[in-house]
Amino acid sequence: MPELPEVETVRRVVERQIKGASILSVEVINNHVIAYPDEGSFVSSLVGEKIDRMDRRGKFLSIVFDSQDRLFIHLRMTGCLIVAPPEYLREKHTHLVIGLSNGKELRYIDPRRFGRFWFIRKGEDSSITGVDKLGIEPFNLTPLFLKENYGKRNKPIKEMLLDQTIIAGIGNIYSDEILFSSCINPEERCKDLDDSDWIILSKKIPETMEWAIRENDISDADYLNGKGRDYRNTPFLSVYGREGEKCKRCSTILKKTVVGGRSSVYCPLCQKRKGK
DNA sequence: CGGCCCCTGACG
DNA sequence: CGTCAGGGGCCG
Repeated sequence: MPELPEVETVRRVVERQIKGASILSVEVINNHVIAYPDEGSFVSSLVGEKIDRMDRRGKFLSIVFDSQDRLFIHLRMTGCLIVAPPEYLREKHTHLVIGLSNGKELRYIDPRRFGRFWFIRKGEDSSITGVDKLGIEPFNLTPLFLKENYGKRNKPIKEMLLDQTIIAGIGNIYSDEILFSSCINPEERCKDLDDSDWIILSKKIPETMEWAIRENDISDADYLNGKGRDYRNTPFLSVYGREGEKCKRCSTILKKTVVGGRSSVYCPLCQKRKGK
């Protein structure tokens, strides 16, 4: 499901509804989603914890407790977190329900069950989650950083933008959107990009992320009504999911291709290939 | 590195 | 029925 802007939206919506509450109960409906530690320790560790705040790092979320213990969450493709009153209909694929002292429940819903939870004690090594391997956040980028980290690679720029160890948080949707607004072909090899490309990418990557976060802004009620899913901003996208439609800049028909195993939509005129 | 895996659901 | 889906990990 979600890339950085959606994960950030979840963080904002959920944080303001759970902040300051304590965990009264943890109901594990499907322990598949608990990556670490085992189910018993997971539940007993969480009960009694008081929530200080929620953080985001790349596409990871973490609930930070007063104790400085943390609950890391990765939603992967279809994971959803919602805050609901206990009487709110419990839908199919609800795997985890956390009862809070403010009378609400934090629920995890995930049809494909790819998402994972990790409970990490204060001071405990968090590397099991994968969060430590992440590159920098996609804000305040410099052209030099991009050139140094991508510039020598003989790989398509689209593929490199998805590498979470260099920049964290960009996924398949926003890599297409970033390349469209930068007028760069998704299959362009990094080594064929020049300084002007790195300059424009250093601007368009943060701009695209910030723009999408703003577009995703939603009230608690609307978020819950959409089951924590429907806010996602496909209506605002320029190219993703718009194969066969007209380019909004030049009206050329948008094309779809496969880059590094991922589908990619682009404008063949605005995003011409330069190198080969 | 490419290829396969994890899963369910939507769509052609 | 087959194919694809916004994620990432692991294997050889």
